[in-house]
Amino acid sequence: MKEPLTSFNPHLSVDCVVFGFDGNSLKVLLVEKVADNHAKHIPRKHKLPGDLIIRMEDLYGAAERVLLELTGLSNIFLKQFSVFGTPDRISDPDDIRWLEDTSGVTISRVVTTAYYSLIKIGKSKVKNVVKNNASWHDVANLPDLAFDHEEIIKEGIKSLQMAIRHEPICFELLPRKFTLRETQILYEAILGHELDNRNFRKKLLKAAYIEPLDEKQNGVAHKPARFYKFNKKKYELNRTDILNYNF
Amino acid sequence: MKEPLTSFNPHLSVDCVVFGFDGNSLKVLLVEKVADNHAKHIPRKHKLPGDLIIRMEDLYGAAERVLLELTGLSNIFLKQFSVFGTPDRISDPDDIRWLEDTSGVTISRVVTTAYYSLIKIGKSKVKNVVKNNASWHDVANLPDLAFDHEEIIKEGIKSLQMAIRHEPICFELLPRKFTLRETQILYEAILGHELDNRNFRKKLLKAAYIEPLDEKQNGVAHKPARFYKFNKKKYELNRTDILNYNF
DNA sequence: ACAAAAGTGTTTAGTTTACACCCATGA
DNA sequence: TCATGGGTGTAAACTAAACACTTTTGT
Repeated sequence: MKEPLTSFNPHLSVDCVVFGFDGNSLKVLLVEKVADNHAKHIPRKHKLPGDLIIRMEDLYGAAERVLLELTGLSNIFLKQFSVFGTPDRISDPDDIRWLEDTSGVTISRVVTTAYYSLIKIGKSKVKNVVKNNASWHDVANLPDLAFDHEEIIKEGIKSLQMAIRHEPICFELLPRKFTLRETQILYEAILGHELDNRNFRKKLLKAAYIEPLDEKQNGVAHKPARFYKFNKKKYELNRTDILNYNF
Repeated sequence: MKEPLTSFNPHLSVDCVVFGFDGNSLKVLLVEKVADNHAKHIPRKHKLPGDLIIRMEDLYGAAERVLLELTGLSNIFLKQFSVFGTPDRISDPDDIRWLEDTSGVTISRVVTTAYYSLIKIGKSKVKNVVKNNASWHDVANLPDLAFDHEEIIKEGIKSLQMAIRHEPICFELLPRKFTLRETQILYEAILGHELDNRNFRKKLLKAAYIEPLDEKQNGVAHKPARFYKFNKKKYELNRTDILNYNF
């Protein structure tokens, strides 16, 4: 146990919907809720990475802590998108028992602040992820989830869909060098529908902050695609107030 | 005091940014934080309507309760837009003392879920509003505010600005019968900039759910404006997925 | 008759959509 | 030489922006 028991606030938690992109589909990072001591027969459910708040800890700071412990990464994209606080959101007795066992505090009612996080899937240090029983799951095919975490993920996806229409945040999910095709597949994965290839490229390339590199794929059995990078400074200098990526 | 003291959760609250429109500018409803017993010299600050959560109360329900007590209205538009939870957001000793006096619980740290609410200003029953020391304030000219309530209002306005670009929620702020000019002034008040009259009207009238009535203003010293109403059913039936009110 | 706000149309520029073929590479 | 995905342009439809005068009423 990382902290003295009394330091957790039993009413407040954060949960993180950690999105990743493997080149094909949108993924979310889930941890396995390991079976507790009381019963051997509890089905192993998955849950979002999250934790109760430490006394006097900032909410954003708590989300950063959860992600650092899980992935070994700091300075990653994190955005608060909702609060979930219906009194019965933690009602399954197994879930309550598990929470009380792992936190050491008595649980009456927990209001959780939900963040979504965008990470470059290649960067998450595998050893930490494995150590924490965490694994990537396709958002289109989620396992059985504890608490109200399925609802939280669904809301997180909606927020992300909204956000990528207005802000160039998709680059947080792509490698530093990416191809336009990868970007398109990412948009399609997030929005859940196909896009016209030519029109998509035209629209992206209008933005000066998406810069072509002199580098191409190699080793691919087709015409190699050019790499691009996102110039964040350029974006922030000339940002137009509201960006229109309504595909 | 409305409830036994022990029934409040000292860590959780809701605050409501109640927007109204008087035909000219966007207003927000504030209550006066009356001076407590301890000192006569505390400057009278304003605050948002809000309250600690009653044990096992739903967050949304708590916001509804606050608004019912304040305005006498139920079934009004309410939308969660953010959570404010930095540990030092309630740090002014006067604010802490006031909170402890009025709630009867010891305050260590309060995470508040913020809602914005849209109300037809004519409807709020004046007697309740007055009874609660509440009054409307122009958002462009806010008084000194307790806690982090100024920041909450600013964020609420940003959320509202976003929302009116995508959803026809401005009608929640207008009387049931409204003129197009009133709608335009409302958009201008929320967005903070002027709009082209002809283009605005054209865009609004493309929507079939904004229906002209056979009724006009009267008693005005100029050409009387036609009234319109918002047909919510029609909107919900044919809603296009994402509406584009980017003025 | 005047003041005050309502209401109206057109032109131009820009954006979105739909659509099909050639190119570069590895096997 | 074939399979694979990368990369390109244009025309038509639509949307946005800019802009000024006439109408209706009360005083």
